[in-house]
Amino acid sequence: MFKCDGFRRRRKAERPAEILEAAFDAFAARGYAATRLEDVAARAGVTKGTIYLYFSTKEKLFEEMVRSHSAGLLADADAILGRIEGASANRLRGFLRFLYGRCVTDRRGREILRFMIADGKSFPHLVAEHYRDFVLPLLGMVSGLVDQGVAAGEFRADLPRETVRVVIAPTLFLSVIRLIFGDAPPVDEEAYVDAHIELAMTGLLAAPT
Amino acid sequence: MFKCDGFRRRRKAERPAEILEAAFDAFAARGYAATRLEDVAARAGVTKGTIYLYFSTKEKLFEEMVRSHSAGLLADADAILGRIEGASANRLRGFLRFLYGRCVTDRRGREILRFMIADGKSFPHLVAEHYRDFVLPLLGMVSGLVDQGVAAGEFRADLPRETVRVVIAPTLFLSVIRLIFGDAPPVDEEAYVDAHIELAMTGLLAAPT
DNA sequence: CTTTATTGACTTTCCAGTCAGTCATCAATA
DNA sequence: TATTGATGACTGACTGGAAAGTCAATAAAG
Repeated sequence: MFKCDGFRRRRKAERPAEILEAAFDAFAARGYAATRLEDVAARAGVTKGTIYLYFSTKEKLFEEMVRSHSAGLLADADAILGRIEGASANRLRGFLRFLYGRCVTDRRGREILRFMIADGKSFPHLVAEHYRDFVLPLLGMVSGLVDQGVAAGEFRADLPRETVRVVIAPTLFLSVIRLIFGDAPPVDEEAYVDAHIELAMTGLLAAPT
Repeated sequence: MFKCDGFRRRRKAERPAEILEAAFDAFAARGYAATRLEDVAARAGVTKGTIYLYFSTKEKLFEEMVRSHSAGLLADADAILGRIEGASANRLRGFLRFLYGRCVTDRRGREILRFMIADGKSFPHLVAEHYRDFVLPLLGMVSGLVDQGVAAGEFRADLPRETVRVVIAPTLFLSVIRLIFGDAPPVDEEAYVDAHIELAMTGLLAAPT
């Protein structure tokens, strides 16, 4: 009655994830339209037919791939946020560094952004999901931090609307730079991150009275 | 001996520009790989064969299109810069607003960015050109402004390296938002621009002594 | 022997690139 | 002014190859 794990049965359980991983690499390397399913298959160590056992079309494969790879980008952001101690300025600093590590430097986060920019028009539902599940929660977290700082009198009380987006914008800049120039971007990334945090803090902090 | 300008002769002179314009629209709408040359031809009001009278391959057409559309993005930036009067803070403000108008809000500038992100890997030479002819000069101009402000004692003297990139990063953010969400982005753009300039200035200005 | 995950040859569709032919224009001639 | 022939911009049917999607056959596990 109980099925023992044989080789093929085990593969069957692992195949979808293997294919999704291969699909990520392939689509990231050449873009949706230019990627052949045979490329994906070869990367996954199977043949094209196998892909169609698990995914009905190229489009569905792409959608599933984006979903599986964008899930978890913000997974433990809340936890991280809870773990950073101290004043609001310090917590915001820590969270920006988390963002750089998780969503900018990490290849996965960057390539998701490329998919949104390059192929979002063909997958509007994916864009809407990404906005709902990633962008909005992220904005919420940073807004919370900033509001907290304002309430504590630590940040300026007269911050203009949309300040939060301006604060995180430079993280996206670095993502884009890496997308365009690859892993040897014409930017000193460490200095850039420092400059960003420094400038954001100076702009946010209340003038000493 | 002298050839008079007939209808077809006049078209011949205008064809390349017409085709490049159609190519911009087509490639911007669907991306390089997914665009058919017949789409381009239809948009230009000709047939596919005509395109090959002026451009040898799809790749060459794409390259020429990007070149012709990125030229002029910074054309009169120097002039603008010279025309903005006043203190460094005011000049920088003005230049940032120029950037938003010319390179972010303007569809042409945005789509060039999309080409770089989506298809730059297939056209590395184009990326290098764009960096040399657009990014570097732009950085130079802003660096000049900031240095001037520092020299005048108007801006902080201890600005970290890479500050200039951080200062213009939010403009790129807005470009990307428009690329992903189209012409109805989930951002109050006016408020965003104001917040950007406000925050950048607060971060740059020397503390009143 | 049965079940089923996997294969790879096959079909179909699509598109970059070609080229022999068309037709508008012009210039020469009547 | 009308005719004719040369020029060359433009066309669209065609070719070859590539890639999405299918399915009967295979072979591994039980």
